[in-house]
Amino acid sequence: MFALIDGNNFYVSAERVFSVKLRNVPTVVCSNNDGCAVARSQEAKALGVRMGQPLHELKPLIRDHGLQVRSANFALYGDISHRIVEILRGEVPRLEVYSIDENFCDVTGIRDREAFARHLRDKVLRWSGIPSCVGIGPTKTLAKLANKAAKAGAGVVDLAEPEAQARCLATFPIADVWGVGPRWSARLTGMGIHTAAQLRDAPTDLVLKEFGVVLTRTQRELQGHPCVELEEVEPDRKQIVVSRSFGERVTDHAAVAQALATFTVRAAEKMRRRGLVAAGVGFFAHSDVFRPELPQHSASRSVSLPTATADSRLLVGMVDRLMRGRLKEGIGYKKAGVVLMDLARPEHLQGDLFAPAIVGNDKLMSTLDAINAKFGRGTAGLGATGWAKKPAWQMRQRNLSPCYTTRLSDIPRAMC
DNA sequence: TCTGGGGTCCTAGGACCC
DNA sequence: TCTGGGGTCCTAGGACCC
Repeated sequence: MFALIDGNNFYVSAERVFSVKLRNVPTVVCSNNDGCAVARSQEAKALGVRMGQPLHELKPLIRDHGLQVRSANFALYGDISHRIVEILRGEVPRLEVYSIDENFCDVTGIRDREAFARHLRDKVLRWSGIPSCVGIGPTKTLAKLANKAAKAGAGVVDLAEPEAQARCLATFPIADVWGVGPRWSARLTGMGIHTAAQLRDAPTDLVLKEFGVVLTRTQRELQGHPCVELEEVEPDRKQIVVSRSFGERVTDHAAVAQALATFTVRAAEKMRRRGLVAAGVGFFAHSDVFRPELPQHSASRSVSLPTATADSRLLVGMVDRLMRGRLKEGIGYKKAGVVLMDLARPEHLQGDLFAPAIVGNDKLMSTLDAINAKFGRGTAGLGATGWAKKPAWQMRQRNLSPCYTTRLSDIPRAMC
């Protein structure tokens, strides 16, 4: 039996833990670069703010309804997320961290599931300040569905029993089922399947023929047959991408190169933290797709490396060679990124018959990582990333809150 | 003027092998 | 007129998730 506990409007709730003036006030948190709304408080939803709505469309609401806007502060959200995981680990024997705001828990054998779910919510709220909802079901898909239903107000919904499932699925919109996206939702609706119950009861051979094994699995899960296990250990990443939209359009190729070097260093740090090495690397850079009247260009290239590496210097050098000569004059680049591919654990690497495997200078890289962990990101690094105070490509974060829980200088002070 | 970032899996088709 | 059977690997595209 699965329970899914999910933070309500998570990013907004995380901002509200420390910023009292945001409570009970319509609030949104933006994507990077302050582009669009990615989290909305109940009050903001009531004002009609849509998921992903561009920020510039929200100006009237900011002016007339006091809509509050915050830039995404992932250091804060990630830290609060870890705290919630630790709280839950103290309560359940098995747990899967599914996303920054969702955790699946094994609640098999618990007699009063609803009371236990209420206990989890209360404890998470008291210890972390984040309100949440709990959905319970015999499969992950049903637990997700129960969680969605719980958001309607009850806070906890238990779909362990078939009668409860039947009642809930009968009116549950197909578009809200986990694993059904906009495309499939439109096709299913066209076939007369509008609710979760109708998908559950559709002929399996039809679902298999039209949508493949993925949706067929979802159908089985809706029928109460578990097809997706609890994943207690996160599988190793296969690739790591670091990409950003720039704060403004950039025509200077040296500036794009600096941005790519910065992203490469970030990606390599993430990779080393996971104990992985890359056997391939790629980059891309696009002009501003939202300005079709401007000249457009998109550059990208990737290569396999002769030997896998986790050394930032080698990777920065590779990216620099890849991009050289691939950008066009007179193009304003708006977004770029770096991809580390074919990731593996170094102990699993295939050896090279003619050259010893060189995964890079471990001591140098671990010293670099240790310095940056102790004194803050960017304390020590590579010259190729540039040391300009404020590069043109830097993303906009006009309403960034302090890193209350992860930076000593940002710790809130209590005034007596 | 202003529009995010980071992932995974499945499938079909082509190239190639014996 | 007849023209096999069985397999792997890679890639691109399409779908999904948060």
